[in-house]
Amino acid sequence: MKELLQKLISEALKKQEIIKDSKEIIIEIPKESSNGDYSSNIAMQLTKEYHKNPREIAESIKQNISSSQIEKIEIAGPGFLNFFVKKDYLLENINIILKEKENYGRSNIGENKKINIEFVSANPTGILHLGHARGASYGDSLSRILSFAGYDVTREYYINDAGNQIHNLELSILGRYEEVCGRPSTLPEDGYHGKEIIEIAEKLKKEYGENGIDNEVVKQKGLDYLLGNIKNDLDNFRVSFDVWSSEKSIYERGLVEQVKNDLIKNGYTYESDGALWIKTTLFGDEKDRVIVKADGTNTYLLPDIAYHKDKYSRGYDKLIDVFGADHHGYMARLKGAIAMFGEDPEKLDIEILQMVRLVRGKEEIKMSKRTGNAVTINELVEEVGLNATRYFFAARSIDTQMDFDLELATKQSNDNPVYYVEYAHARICSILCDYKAEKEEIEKYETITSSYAMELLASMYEFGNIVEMAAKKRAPHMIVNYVYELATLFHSFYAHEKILSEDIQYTNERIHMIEATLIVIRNALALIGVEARNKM
RNA sequence: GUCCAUAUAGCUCAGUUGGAUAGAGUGUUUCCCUCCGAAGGAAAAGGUCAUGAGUUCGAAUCUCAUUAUGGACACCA
Repeated sequence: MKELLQKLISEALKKQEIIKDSKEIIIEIPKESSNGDYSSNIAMQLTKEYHKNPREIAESIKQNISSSQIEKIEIAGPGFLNFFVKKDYLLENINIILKEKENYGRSNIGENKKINIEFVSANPTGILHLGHARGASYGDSLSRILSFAGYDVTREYYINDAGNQIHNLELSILGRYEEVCGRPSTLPEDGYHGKEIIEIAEKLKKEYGENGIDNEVVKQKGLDYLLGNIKNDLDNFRVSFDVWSSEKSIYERGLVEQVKNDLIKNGYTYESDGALWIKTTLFGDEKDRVIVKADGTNTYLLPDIAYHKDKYSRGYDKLIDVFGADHHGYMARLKGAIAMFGEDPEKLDIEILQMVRLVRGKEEIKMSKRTGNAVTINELVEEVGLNATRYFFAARSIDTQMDFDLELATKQSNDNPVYYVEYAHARICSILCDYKAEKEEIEKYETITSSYAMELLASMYEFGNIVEMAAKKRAPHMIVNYVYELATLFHSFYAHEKILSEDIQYTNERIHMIEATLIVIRNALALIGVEARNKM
């Protein structure tokens, strides 16, 4: 419908020798229904260029538009063109939804472009906690949305299984192992103190006895155990990955050495104080960075550059990294390094997630892995419920820092918005269960006319646009807002209009309509990893 | 000090290519179960869109300054 109006306006303008690409004409849906079904501010925008009164321009556009689908056009306010359109297309859309089912709302704005999205990528040195849950939720929802919008999405997890922190993990496990075996602990001060480390130590004791274990074995067993945990937790959170990239394998394939040599060869490095530095200031970073420390070991940055070079070489049209807010300073140096190996840093988008604070009532719970008291993703789901947790994270724009109050989320679970949406879903399921008669095909809907029904149908019609917008803006919370509003419109419709009645045609049409509503609710919720219940 | 993000109703938040009277939920105050699930519906009240200037037909939205909050500024990751 929007496209049609754009075309009509564009043609009307052409008659006045104003050439405007129809895509540039903004058509929006007014908040007030008295302002029409669609409106355009094109006349006001043209005043700048053509120095005419906007109402005059609007009037001449109006005179030059005629279409069987348009009931009337009004000129309002400073020069808005308000279109009142025939509602048939909304009713026809019911059958389209019923036909397309779980594909309703799909779009091809992605044009099958290859897009890689890397998220979570938590170090395998502990258990996934709250902050990871937000990242997992965002990355997964975004992947689903982009995929639904027609992109060819690859979900990737980068495992930091080499370097300093893994050495630290090894020492931590050994420290706990000594404890478990009844000897004095050698757990380092800055080691990992989570209780999962003790579990690993106990497993090792069972498997290898008390007389010491080879360090390499300790490291590998620890990694396997922790990574297994992470995969399992993500799986339970309805989050999956296509590619698991390993830092260790980046080393093993020689990519790190290669990148280092290339950087040196191309003059992007220098030595100072015994360390090797990279000139990221050339590309706008605030200072140069160390890539090889004075003790000869690499910083995290070097293998990460190699990893990103590898990702670039795999031929994606777009790369997305999802970072926590605490990593934002990392952007400039990473992008600088990408420019150094001759790739376009603009191809990489970095989405920054603001922090989540966990509180229980008034007491803040620190999320540090080292204290061992972090609330894990599992505990969160156990307390709040999977659907509510996913919904809660997806509901908030990633730009806002949130307090996740466990007390509130659990105690007031009845007031949680996810229940409101699920309730709409369950109501429809319940009616469809009660409806015993055969469903008859409908060619033309005749009994559905109320404004409650029309508003609901208009919202259902909008779904595809919402998906496109959410994909473009990388904003899953737009889906949440949408589905909530859809639920509101359904509840309102439900309260005002009986669905099951003696009148066969009347009932049949409404059964089709609510079944279509059910599909849209499900499709929207699927995009944020929520599966609505059929019964409350 | 520098960089990033945020500041909207008592509280939690939407408001996304600048548009018409700034919206939900929650809380407060009222109605509505003879009826497909009241975990619902209808309504009232609640606003200096942090502050100040600028840009223009028009600003919560864009620009600049100021203030406040969170985060980052390692030869950690």
